[in-house]
Amino acid sequence: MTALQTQALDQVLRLSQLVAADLARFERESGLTGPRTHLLWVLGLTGPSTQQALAGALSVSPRNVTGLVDGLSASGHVVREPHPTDRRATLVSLTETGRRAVQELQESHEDLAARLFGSVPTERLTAFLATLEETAGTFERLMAELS
Amino acid sequence: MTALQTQALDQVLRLSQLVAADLARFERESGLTGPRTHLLWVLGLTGPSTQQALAGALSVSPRNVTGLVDGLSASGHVVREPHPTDRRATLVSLTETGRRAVQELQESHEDLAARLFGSVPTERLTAFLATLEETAGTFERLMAELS
DNA sequence: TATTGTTATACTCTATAACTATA
DNA sequence: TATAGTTATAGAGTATAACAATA
Repeated sequence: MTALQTQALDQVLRLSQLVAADLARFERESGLTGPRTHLLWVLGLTGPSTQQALAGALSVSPRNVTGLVDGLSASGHVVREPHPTDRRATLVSLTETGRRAVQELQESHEDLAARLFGSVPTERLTAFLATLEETAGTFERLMAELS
Repeated sequence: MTALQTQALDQVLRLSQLVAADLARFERESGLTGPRTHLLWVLGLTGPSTQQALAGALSVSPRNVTGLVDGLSASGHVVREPHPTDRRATLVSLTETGRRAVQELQESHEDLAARLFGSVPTERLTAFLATLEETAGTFERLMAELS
């Protein structure tokens, strides 16, 4: 007999697998890898960034970012540009191709959400969202504890 | 203005990050890697398996399983044994150490669920679960579509 | 002195293809 | 002939440490 709490978390994980599958489809179709897609996504959120900043945002070593940017640069998704004030640093920016990839991913994500929850009545969905938002405080505490 | 459906899916993803963080903590503390932990988990669910079966369950090449089992064997989490009827095959089983690792992971998962949803009233949680289970049909259809 | 990014080196995960032993 | 697992080879992601250029 599994506790209600565990059942709830398992259902949440089930949905996250769906998102992961959609992400895998995107990567397969675009020829991008997981880590490179992650970097593109972060770059879309933050705008042009130094490799140090990207290393921090991705929780990865600076050396690793060099490799990821090398690959994304070769595929035409990002460009390295000189930092305007610090000559040690480089700014990594999305190209038009990179921007399009991020936008496709965003649209695919929204499309998935619409199809998954589309048939759930608004009141039900609002209550669902409220329950999740109620856990926000606990969430923050647990995340800090796990770092 | 983001749609309610997208907000809901984003909240779900937020929780899955918590589970991922807990998994990362487990891996850090146990010295296991993600793919090796995944193999241990599957082995815990299915019992002793051939490497072919593991390759299928993990959606990974047979060659890859060879490497994962090599590592887990060296760390004492699994053992290779001769298959009782097919001399081409080997059966991979959990050792006592491996079993303990799987159990710790299971307990950590349940503990996380209890702490995350512990303060949510039962009626709220039941409604939450019902909403998620309502999407089961759509979930299956979408998963099939993405394969 | 400290920081940014790269070169050097090494390990894990991943794949395909060829090979061995067995079915 | 087909299947189970391994060896051979290759590429991506990851890390730490040493180094060059710049702050």
